[in-house]
Amino acid sequence: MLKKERQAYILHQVSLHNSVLSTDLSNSINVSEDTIRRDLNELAETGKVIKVHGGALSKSFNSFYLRSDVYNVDNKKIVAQKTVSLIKDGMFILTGGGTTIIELARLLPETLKATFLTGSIPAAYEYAQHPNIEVIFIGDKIAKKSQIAVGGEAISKIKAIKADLCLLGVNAIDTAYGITDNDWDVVQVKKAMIEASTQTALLSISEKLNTHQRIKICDLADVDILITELDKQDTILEPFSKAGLTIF
Amino acid sequence: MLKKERQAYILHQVSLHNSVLSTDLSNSINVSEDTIRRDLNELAETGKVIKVHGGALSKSFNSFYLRSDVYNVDNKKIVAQKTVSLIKDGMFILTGGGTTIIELARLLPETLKATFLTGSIPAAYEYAQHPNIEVIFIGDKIAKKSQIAVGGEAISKIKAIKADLCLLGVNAIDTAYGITDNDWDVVQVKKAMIEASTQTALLSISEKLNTHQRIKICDLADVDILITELDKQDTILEPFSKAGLTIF
DNA sequence: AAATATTTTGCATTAATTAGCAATATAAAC
DNA sequence: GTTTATATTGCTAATTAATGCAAAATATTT
Repeated sequence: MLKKERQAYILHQVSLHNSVLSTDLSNSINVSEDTIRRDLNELAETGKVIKVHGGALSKSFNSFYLRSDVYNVDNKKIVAQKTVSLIKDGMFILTGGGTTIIELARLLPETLKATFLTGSIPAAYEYAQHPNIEVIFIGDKIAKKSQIAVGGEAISKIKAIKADLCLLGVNAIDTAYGITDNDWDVVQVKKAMIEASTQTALLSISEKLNTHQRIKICDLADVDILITELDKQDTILEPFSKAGLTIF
Repeated sequence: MLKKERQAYILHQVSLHNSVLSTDLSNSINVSEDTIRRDLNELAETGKVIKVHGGALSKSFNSFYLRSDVYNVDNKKIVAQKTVSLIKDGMFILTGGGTTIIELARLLPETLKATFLTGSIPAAYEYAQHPNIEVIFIGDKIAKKSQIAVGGEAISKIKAIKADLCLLGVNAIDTAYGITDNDWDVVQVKKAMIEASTQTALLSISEKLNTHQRIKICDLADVDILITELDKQDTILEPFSKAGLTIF
């Protein structure tokens, strides 16, 4: 096998699998690892692959490795924009925290007159920027990680509310596992919020679909609406639709 | 799995869920926690995530507030710095909002272990940045102007507290008029805070001395400590000292 | 203050890289 | 078609990187 052939093969493998191991290549084309390494170095020098310890990575790998501040902002903005249409004047809306909710808060129209109830510091801050929105903060001990109020006080306060709509950014949602999260205190609060609202809408970028975490918030049946950046018809959403969720 | 791939995966997870636990990552990709920790450290070094005990947080999540231009910051910082010395480990401290309080929050030592109770969104946010400080948010309707919770709920919550120290940024203080402010709702909250604390310290840049506004919070006799950027001996402070205030 | 959990540190093990050298193959020159 | 120069490949040994383990030190929780 000629050197060029070999390198072409390597390149092909890289683009196919996004990453290759020197040992694997060495085995599959019966040349020493040294040779592979030399090839990979050459390909790296001419910018065709990214050489790493043990093998190489596809160049396109880089684009998702080096990434800007808020992950997937664009998709989150789409989700937020869709959500805006659910909100009507005069509504009482319970919301969580999370980056998608923050995006939503920023997208709310100036003219909207509604009451937002939240235990999230960043969310409350954003809501408070709007001239016609009334903000009620549900206080208690602040959980550092998530910057939201957690604890019995917050929960009993939430239970005393009857909101028209609950908006929650989800961490993980799955048809089998339901809606899950990874912080016990936060889960308690989210549970209470869902119960305290006549309707609950989940805001989630599609990547979080079909993933799960350790602590369960509720079943899919306990919520009403799922908002993702995907088209309503997307096949990924089918199982959720079948589970009874209204898709936006 | 190559090291970079793994780190990319970690980054992905962090972005997706805002936080990750070392144990979870270790399980899901079958490497030792040591390795995960080393990865997280590397990612933290290059500023991609924030490393915390037990895992890591998304970098984007926390940065909502931009430091804007604050009037007379330097003097406010002096006031804040003086105030820090009043705060001891284990204290329960009720605080208001205001730019001086924010400066104080930023100057608090990392090692301080205390509980801060506040109804101010920006103050709560700052307190929450400190690893050893417990933050209790006193929730209610958020007053837009001042970003603090006001209303009956907040006040009755405050009344249920007995704090060691109340820290208030003052708007106007005068030997004749006492302590005054210009927002009725905020005044109610401040009143309640003073009553709920065994000691009250006022934080004020000297410009605000000998000025008054329309709504009275309390008399000088009802508070204990006055902290300004001036020297303790300054003649401007004499009347306040005579009125029974301890000067810092 | 005791009990747990997490992090740090130093060390051992394995895998991967480098560098120099010899063997072989390829290309160019005669 | 030889011969000479150049490139390529594989091998060895020395070096460096990555990972896991265990004990000690810190944090965190109860």
